[in-house]
Amino acid sequence: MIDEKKTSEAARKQDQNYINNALVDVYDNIMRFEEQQIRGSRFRDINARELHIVHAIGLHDHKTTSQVAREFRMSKGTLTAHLNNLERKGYIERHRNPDDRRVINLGLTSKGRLLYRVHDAFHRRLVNSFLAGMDDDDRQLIKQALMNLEEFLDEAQKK
Amino acid sequence: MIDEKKTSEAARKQDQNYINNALVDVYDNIMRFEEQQIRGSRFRDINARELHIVHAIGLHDHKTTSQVAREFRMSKGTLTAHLNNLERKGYIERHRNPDDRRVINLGLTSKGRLLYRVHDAFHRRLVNSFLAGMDDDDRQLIKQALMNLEEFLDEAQKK
DNA sequence: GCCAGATAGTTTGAACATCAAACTATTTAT
DNA sequence: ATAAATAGTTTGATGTTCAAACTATCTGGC
Repeated sequence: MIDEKKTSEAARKQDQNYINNALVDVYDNIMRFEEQQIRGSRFRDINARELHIVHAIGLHDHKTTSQVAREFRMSKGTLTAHLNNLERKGYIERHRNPDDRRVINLGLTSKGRLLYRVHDAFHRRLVNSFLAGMDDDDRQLIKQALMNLEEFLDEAQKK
Repeated sequence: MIDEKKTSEAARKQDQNYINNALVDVYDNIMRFEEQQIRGSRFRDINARELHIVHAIGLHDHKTTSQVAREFRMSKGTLTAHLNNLERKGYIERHRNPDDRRVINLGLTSKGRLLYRVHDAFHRRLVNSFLAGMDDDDRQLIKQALMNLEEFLDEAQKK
């Protein structure tokens, strides 16, 4: 461990503490903000969960119910309930797959696609703010940090 | 917009995309991992929500019910329910405040303090992995990015 | 000191999310 | 042709959440 930096050990700890709290708060804040944005838009009848399901269904993927349920670590029954609501509100469509009539392929209606694009634009603004004033090297560093974190979680998950 | 970098526009977009997805996944993965860790420990009867309430109550803060509820953007009634469970399971204590007998000051039992420390250690490992191989300058950059994000969310929140 | 709000926390009743298990329709393998 | 497997839905139970009513206590003006 090299110790030539002028930053004190105490300051390092403080930074780590800040980063810790910020990491934990990030998602809550993003979720809260997403929900708030959507409440003030034409998509008043959507909550954060439903928004993310619409996002997961995506524009061109024709995903199945089981695929999306797995993605959200949610039982198939629970997803069915959400899909019923989203279908009733006019955001998604179910298409019975003609090659295997057990499976349902999911798609977005035009209203659903509009919501998708609004949400997508929001996330682009979010990431832009996150990376404000940074050059390519900086971006690589951020990316590396996130990759470290993912690897840590993946490794630990495997035990 | 300066354009002297050798990194192509496409690669930049790809990085931003990665960062976007990683940011969104981070919290879910952390939560899932926390829950999994706790399930495999002596604190089997705790879920992620309760863990975070124990963390918020903290070691020495004597917070009130209302303070903690506000922190979690949760109604007082909901928090009361969680506190009942946590008290029953032996993690927290309620202390009626003698100066103002309406207020309850919350504290952790020794079991609660133990859980707090286990969780705290987990988060330190997490942040260490996140910052693996980084020097002070790198850390400052990460901190700056997270501050950017917080500011963006705060500003936007105010509308 | 005494009453009218204000405040802290609890209780209650309803709505919703969630899961596991049973169920229906369909496909695959033997 | 039938048994087993699979995709999705339904069902019943449980848990989380909120808002509103409620209880106990405190504070400010008289």
